[in-house]
Amino acid sequence: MSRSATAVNLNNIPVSHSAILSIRARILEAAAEMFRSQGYDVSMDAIATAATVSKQTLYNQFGSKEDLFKAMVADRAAAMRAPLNVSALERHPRDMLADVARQYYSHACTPYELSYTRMIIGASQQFPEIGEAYYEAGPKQILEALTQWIGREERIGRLDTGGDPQFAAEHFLGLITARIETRGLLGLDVEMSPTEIERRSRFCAEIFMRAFGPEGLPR
Amino acid sequence: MSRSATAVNLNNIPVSHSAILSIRARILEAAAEMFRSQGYDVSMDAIATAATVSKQTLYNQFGSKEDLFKAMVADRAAAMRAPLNVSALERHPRDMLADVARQYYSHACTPYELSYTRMIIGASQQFPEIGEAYYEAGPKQILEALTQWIGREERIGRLDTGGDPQFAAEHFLGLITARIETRGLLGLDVEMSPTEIERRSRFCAEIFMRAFGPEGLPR
DNA sequence: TCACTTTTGGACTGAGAAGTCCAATAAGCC
DNA sequence: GGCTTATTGGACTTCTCAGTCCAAAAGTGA
Repeated sequence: MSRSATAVNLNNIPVSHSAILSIRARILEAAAEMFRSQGYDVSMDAIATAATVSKQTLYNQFGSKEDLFKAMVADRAAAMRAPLNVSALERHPRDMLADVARQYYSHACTPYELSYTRMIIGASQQFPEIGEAYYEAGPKQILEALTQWIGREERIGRLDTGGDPQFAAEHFLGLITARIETRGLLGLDVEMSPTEIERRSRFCAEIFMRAFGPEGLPR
Repeated sequence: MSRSATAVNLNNIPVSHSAILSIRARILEAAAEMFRSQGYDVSMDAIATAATVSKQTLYNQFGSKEDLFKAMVADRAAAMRAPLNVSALERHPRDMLADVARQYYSHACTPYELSYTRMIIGASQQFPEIGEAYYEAGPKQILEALTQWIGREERIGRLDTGGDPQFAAEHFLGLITARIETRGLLGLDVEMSPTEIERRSRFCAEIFMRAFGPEGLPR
């Protein structure tokens, strides 16, 4: 909706934080930061100030606070892609899985990412469709990428999920989040040393192989 | 703080929903429901109405909205106990674990419980100590109860976590939540058929036994 | 019965915030 | 340059809501 012709941004020249961005982009960026750090309750004045833009421009471009919020979420959703390099078929499943875990621990599990998710969860009470949109753009993408990869490995005979690769993918993701997400969402510290990350990543991969390796569990 | 002498409630006679409860109890109950279903943004007027009490009484009893909210969380926290019957030592670990999973799926994973957690997560942005208090009273209790049980089983020789029962407990809990919590918190449907609950519970228990059974993984 | 405390309802204050209006200014385009 | 459209700032309206005030009514205890 309303992706107007204003958003040109022809300049792909590397540009220092918030310089010649189009007005819409600048607003969306500032809105993301303000909503993330202060929740849906930030005032439009605060967002306007953060975007170094007048309040009227906010309304010219997005119509209302709710619309701005949704546009911001949609914008960020478009930027999220499954950070899963599924092309590396030659790697052993165990290594691939450990890598997925490592990626989770060092990206999705970051205070910044967590505070964004926390904000979305809070807002999904008020705007249920936001929760759904976020799920589709984030967690679901990762789940599906992983599911596909597992499916492929199963066809090759290197994994055996009994024909339910998504079931396997869900449990692997559950295993790596292992309550860390819950704690992070509640604002508790979730820092992990590189050693700890390595230990957990390897462990999760090993567990998964035991459960879904070629001669895994009977199901 | 401020557990005043007003909260008597000598009547343990079974009483239909919201009858002769002490005023404080009635307010706390209504506040819990309103905060849960509408978030911290509910108006004090709405809470007063829901508690069939005048707004002034709210302020007489709790001083401010923030204090009422915190009192409500503390009240609910006191009511939460680890729903883990750890006394059943004679049962096989596999059965015990499956039962923990079943309990999770049929209690913690309920739309009602999830919406309360969702609200807490949202509020923890504004009041970080609330997130912590909730964690201590809820998830941490369960984690610790499970950790203790695992520790005991390890001493008996029926489990082997390599001396880190909490690590094992965390992963088991991660395994059973398996992304269901994430979806639920975002407001998506998480209904499961009894068959599905049974399948998942058994599966998680089996995985755990493979990982931490007497001749489990090398660590 | 009498004094004391609490509740009640309803009006009221003050602050903060969404959204609007408008005249002046700047930017983009032919 | 000149036309058009967008941005600016800042005042303004309207509304919601936390918290207060107060006089009347209801409990409560001895």
